[in-house]
Amino acid sequence: MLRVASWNVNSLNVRLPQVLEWAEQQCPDLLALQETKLADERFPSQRLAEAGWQEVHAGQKTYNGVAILARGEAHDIVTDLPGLEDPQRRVLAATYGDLRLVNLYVPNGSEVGSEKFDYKLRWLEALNDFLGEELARHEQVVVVGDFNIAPAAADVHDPEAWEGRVLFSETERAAFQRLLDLGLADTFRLFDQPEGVYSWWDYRMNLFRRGMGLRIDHILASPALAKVCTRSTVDPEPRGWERPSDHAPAVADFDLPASTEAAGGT
DNA sequence: ATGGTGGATGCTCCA
Repeated sequence: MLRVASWNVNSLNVRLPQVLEWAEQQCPDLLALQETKLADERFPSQRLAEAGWQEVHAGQKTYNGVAILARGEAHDIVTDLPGLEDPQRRVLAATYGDLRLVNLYVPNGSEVGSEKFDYKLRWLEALNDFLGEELARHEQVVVVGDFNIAPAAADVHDPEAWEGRVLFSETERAAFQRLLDLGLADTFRLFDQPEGVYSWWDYRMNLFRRGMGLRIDHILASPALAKVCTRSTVDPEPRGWERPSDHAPAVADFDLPASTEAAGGT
């Protein structure tokens, strides 16, 4: 079994103890992090190594930043979307054994119609092309991260209030659907799920306590992996911890052949 | 239309 997890930590500097605690509890084999908000040279490699983790990081001071923690070595690392000039560190793809992992921090988009929204759409276009190439090259592809898109009404606590707004606009949902059209499956929706499962709750107005969130963090899988996915959930627990990230981790399990497990699985 | 909160930075931006 191989467990893949994804967590927007909103500053790894602040959240490192929580990351170590949660990883010890849940034992992911691959843990993708977003919004590390750290330059590469400030990445806490030592403390992570003490806990048995190797990392790759596409770091940036103050904003963005994506990392992957693993037990084994990363190969063929990519940190940019081909064809998109972008200083923002939002992409990190790496290969572990036979498994290609793509870690994303999709732009938030600010407001529908804004300049940042246009950037989000252009970014998603470039992502679509990139993932098409990745899927052509690799059989086992997992695409994880903070997509900043709630795919469907079931992923939004109040879909009527959110309709047309950033994170849940028609345009963004269509862009998300185009990713699925490449052949990727939203692993969460491969299973019966309870209602009201979300991965992000605004810090303001006690929205977590009131159960008012959105499911915008996803684990997508190529056909070969979707076939062997045995579980996909969001763990809301760390969102209730003291001084939490505004996101909860998404987790998926895959029944994989031994060749991949040799690369760091359990 | 604004505010509510949190993180990093430094008298503000981003989410």
